[in-house]
This record gives sequence, C-alpha cells and structure tokens, in this order.
Amino acid sequence: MGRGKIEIKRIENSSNRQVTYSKRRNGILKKAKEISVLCDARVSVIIFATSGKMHEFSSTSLVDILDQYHKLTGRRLWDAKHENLDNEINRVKKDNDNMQIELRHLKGEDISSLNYRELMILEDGLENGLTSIRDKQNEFMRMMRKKIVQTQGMEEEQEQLNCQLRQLEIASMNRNMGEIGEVFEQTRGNHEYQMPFAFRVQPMQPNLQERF
Amino acid sequence: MGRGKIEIKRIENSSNRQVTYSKRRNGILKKAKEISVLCDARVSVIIFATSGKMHEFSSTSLVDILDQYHKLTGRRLWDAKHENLDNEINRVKKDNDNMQIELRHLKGEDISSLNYRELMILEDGLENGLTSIRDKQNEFMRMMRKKIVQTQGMEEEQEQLNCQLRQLEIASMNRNMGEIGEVFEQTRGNHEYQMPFAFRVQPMQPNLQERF
DNA sequence: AGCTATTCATAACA
DNA sequence: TTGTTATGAATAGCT
Repeated sequence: MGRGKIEIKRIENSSNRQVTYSKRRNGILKKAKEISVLCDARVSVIIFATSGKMHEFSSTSLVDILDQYHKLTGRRLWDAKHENLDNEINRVKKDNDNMQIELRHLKGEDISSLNYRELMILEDGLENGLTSIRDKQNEFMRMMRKKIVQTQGMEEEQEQLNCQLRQLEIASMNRNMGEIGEVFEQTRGNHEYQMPFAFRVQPMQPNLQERF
Repeated sequence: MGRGKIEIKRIENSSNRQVTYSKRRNGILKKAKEISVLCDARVSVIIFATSGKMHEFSSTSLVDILDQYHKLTGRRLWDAKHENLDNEINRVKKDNDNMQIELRHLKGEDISSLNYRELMILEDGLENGLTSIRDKQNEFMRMMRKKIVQTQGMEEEQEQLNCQLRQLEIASMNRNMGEIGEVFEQTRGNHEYQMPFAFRVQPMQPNLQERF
C-alpha cells in the first residue's frame, strides 16, 4: 500500500525509516485499539523506536495483561530478573558482612577469635591510619599558622586564630602525652609477674637497645 | 476496508466478531513484525481473545522489552516481592557505601574533606581500637606464660613456648618503642617553626605535667 | 475457509 | 515536519 510496493527489510535511509516508523506505529496502535473494541479483546502493544522513545497501547492495565500472560503460559517474565537480584543481594550482603567484621575489628571489637599474627596486622593498620590522620591534623595546624601570619595588622582576627590554634595544639599534645603515658603504663603493667627488662630484649634484635 | 464501512464498536454478532477478531489479529501481528524489521523497532504485541486464547509477537525477548519499559516509565510490572528486593538492595548498597567510607577513613584514606573535629573523633576511635588490640595481645602473652608454667617438667615444650613468647614480646616492644619514637619525633617535628614547649601546656590543663 | 468489492494504510512526493 | 495522493493491503460481507 502506497505508491509502490516495498520489500520487508530494514529501510536504510534513516529519514525514510523514521517517517515510516511513525506512520506505521500509529497504524498499529489504531488497529490495536480497534480490535480491542470491536472484538472485546485484551491487547497490549509496546513499541520502542531505536531512539528509545516508547509508545504503547493497553486495552486494560498492562499488569493485568502480563498477569494473564503468566497464568496462561506459565512463563514468568520476571524470574530471570528475580534471580539476578537475588544473586546481587547476596553478593552485596556478603560484602557488607565482611566490612562489618573489618570495622568491628578496627574498633577493637570481636577480636577474641583472632590469633596473634592477625592482631599484629590489625595493629599495623590502625597505626598507619593514625599516622595519616595525625599528619592531616598537623597540616591543619600549619595552615592555621600561615593564616595567622597573613592576618598581620588585623589584631582581633589574629588573636582569635591564635586562641583556636592554641586549643588545637593543646589537644594534640594531650593526646600524644596520653599515648606515651599509656605505652609506659603498658610496659610497666604487663610484667607485674616480674620479668627482667633485659630478658626481653635479646636474641633476635641484639641492637634493639640502640633505639632508646 | 471491506465491502462496507463499519463503526468501531463491539460487534454484537458473536460469529462475526470471532471472524473479525481472527482476521484483524493476524493483521496486527503481521504489521508488528513488519515495523520491527523495516524500522528496527522493538515491538511487543500480546492479544487475548475473550475465549482466553492468546497470541503474541515480540521482536526481542519479552523480558527485555518489559525491562526497557520499566526503565523508561518507572512503572513496575512485577510483583511486590520484586519491589522489596529492589528496595533491600538499595538499602544494603547504601550501608555498603557508608561502611566503605568509614573503613577508608579509619585507614587514613580520603580524609582531605574532614575537618579538625572529625579528624579528632577518628583519631580517638583508632586509639581505642589500638588499646583493645594491645590488651588482647597482652592477654595472649599472659596465657602463654601460664602455659609455660603448666609445662613444668616438659623441658622441650617449655623451651619452645618460651622461645615463641620471647619473639612475641620483642615484637610488642618494638612496636611500642617505635610508637614512642614517633610521638617524640612528631612533637619535635611539628614545631620547627619554634614554639616554646611551656607555651603549649598551659591554660586548659594546668597539671598536665604531672603525667610525666 | 475463500472471494472480492471496498475501505484503509501508507510510500513516495511536495 | 506535515500534508497529499496514487497505490497496495487489509478486510467486511458474502459464499
């Protein structure tokens, strides 16, 4: 139908294809509507252009039609999708659990099951983290000092910044001091059961003492 | 088209309706196939007669088409269970992302965006973790010592355990010493720009020095 | 089911 | 793009 017969194969001319698409699409949708009215049929037509644009006609809710489709064919249209989701959720949950455990370990929780080696690895990780964070904190303070220098002449701002900086520095000192205190305490506390200090620094690291 | 024009309304004569249905149905399916070939379109046509019999045409897998439909319209065509899965997966993924971030922060990564206060909180967390882990390590060593006592008389085992224990203790000492070294270094390094020590330990903690 | 007179859809063109 | 038109296709009514 038309000014000439055409072969049913892809129309290579893109603009022709577009025109034909639009006309035939309307034709199909119209006919779908007609048959649903004339013959009391349930019809669903969904058409996607290559552009991605969609047109549809449903004589009744598409969900109902798909429901009927399912009842009739037994083919469930979402099973595959469903299974994929299940798999993904399991994968993500596993990730979740692993991270949960790692986080708890880093916080010093649930570490009863770890062996000494694992504890040491954890400890190293935490120390690295601490180092990075302290570096960052120091960077903060350096920037603040720079700022103070830059505010020369503006006594008020300078005083305010100075005050803030002092507080940060004091906090930082307290933390560092606390740490040293802890280490000492640990060093002391650990060996209540009496263990001569020299005893512990011996075979594998003969020059460990040099580090003092 | 036909020997006379017809109104588009339900055909009351059941046998006429049946015939028209069958003819038009074929027409639609044929045209659906044609447009999919001519114009590269994705098409899905599902038709149910009142009798319940179904006919369909899908240019590609119906699942794919419905998937595309969902993506485009946001309207979901599947059941509540599916939606629940979707929700759950989103929730879990969000959890995942948050934990990912927390983990990275604890490892000292991606901390550029944090302010000083957040850095301090992080630092505290890491220190708590370290404390717990070191406690655990000490517990390990205590248990080992106990074991050594219990193996009295079994010289060989005792010697082996002692050797292991010494290694652990040395490792532990090295770590603690390293830490003290770091802290001192940091204390020194931070203030190259010259800052009298006394200045920094003043208003908020007048008796901080007692901790030494 | 076929047939065929008609109406409809649409390919080419403007 | 939208509209027009000549032509092929679809199909209503009949057998």
